[in-house]
Amino acid sequence: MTTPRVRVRFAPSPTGYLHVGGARTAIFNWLFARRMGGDFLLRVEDTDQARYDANALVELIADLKWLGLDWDEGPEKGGPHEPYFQSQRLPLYQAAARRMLDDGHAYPCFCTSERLEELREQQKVNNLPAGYDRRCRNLPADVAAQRVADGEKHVVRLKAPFHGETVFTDLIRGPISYQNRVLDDMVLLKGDGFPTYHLANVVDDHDMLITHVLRGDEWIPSTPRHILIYKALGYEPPVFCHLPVILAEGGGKLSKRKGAASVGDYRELGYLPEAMVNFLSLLGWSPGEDLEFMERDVLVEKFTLERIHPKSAVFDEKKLEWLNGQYFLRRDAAFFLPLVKPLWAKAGIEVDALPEAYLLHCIALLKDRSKRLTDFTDSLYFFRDPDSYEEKARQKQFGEGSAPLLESLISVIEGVADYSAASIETAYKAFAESNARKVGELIHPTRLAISGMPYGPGLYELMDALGKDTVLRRMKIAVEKISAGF
RNA sequence: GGAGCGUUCGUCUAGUGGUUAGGACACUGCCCUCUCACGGCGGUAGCAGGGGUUCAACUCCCCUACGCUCUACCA
Repeated sequence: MTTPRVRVRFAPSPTGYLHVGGARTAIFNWLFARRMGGDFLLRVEDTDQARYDANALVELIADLKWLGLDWDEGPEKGGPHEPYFQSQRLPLYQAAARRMLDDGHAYPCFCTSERLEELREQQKVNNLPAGYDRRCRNLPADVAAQRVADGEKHVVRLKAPFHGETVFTDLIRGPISYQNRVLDDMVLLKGDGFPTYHLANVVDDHDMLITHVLRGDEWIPSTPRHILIYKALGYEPPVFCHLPVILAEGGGKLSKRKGAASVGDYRELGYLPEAMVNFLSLLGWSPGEDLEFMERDVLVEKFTLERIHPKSAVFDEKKLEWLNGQYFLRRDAAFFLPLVKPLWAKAGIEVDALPEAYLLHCIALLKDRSKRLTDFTDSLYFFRDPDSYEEKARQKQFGEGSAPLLESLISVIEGVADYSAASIETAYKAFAESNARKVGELIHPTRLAISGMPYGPGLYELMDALGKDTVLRRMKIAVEKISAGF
């Protein structure tokens, strides 16, 4: 017997944005498929008519693409198991339900949602285990058949066994067993003819030859029910691997209210997709060596399901930020140009009117000291004169005697013949020496005058980048403002 | 209420009977330095608790506590 080709899927329900937990599930599936040389499929589980949101799918696909997760089969791509939208596969589920009905593994249930709700309430009040009481399971077959034939609205339920236990092996948790008596008769086909998640999932995973199911661990309690469906249909279940959840700082779910929760949120905060993938991979998985910065290809090479561990993890944005910064250090300016241009444009800079070489130069000076793309918009002094000076620095640098000092420095700069970072440095050092001052005493006021900020790129490089005219103009403006008391 | 899953520094993790319990982020001291960042060298800080098993438990078993999830004609 040969081992079948690995096939995994990410099967989101398009009911909202792609949150980081879902993204991590997608990443692990993708990583595993790529590592094993298998297939990664995208399947849309749109069986909930009430919660369907057409826009969610568009964004979901955009987010997956942004993360760099490509699928081998699925929406936009097609494949041998089309369609990849569950809403377009209804006949398949209905046929499966039909078969289970015919084989005596399922039965029609005519109980109304009102009755079920009441039942649940009763069970809750009396502290009884929840679950369907199986009233319709006892209906004589001919009676039930007649009611169905008469067109009475009904659902189809699975006949779960009363005794024994259902066991499955989770790849990262080992064997997990459930007493069958706690498994009630779940709904397979809803009143509107649509399948429930459980039925659709089993039918599709089987039809699409899925070998490994990697999904969130909230599905663990549903897994024995799925096993029951596999059995009823005579199918071989895939390998199950339940992924731990991702929590917010301080515990609890990640939410917009706590800052950010979706992939889109983090994109807007200025994180790179590669940093996001790297970071999320490290939540619940590690390569087993002291290695954290891993480019996509390294991740693929190192990834194994066996090294996923079951503990839920807290999303530490500080660490994401650090990792993002590591990518900033390693990418060149050209990489950032298309990413940063729109941000500068949004901040009101006419980027298209500026020479690309200048923009690249600015990026080169900034990227190593930035952690997020949004940091680039803190340094608009590259494009326009500062309209204010950072308050604390102003008090420190623009005090008594700073106006005359700046005026002297203006002369120094004017006297620099071959204007460049090196020649400015030489001139500044010479001035400092002949005036018995430390260069730092020159540098800090100059920096504040030309950038408005107390920190930034090396001063000489900054002066060089801005150009002599701009530097002199800004120095003069500073002198005026200091003299005028701001 | 029931069922299931989980528990190593604040956080992410390494660790599979014998380790000074290792790394990273964060915090912090020093160095580098024109600032900021980067980088280098240090520091603080952890096996949830209790029973076993064993010559020996972070590692194996049981119990408790705590956290999370499910308990829908939602996924």
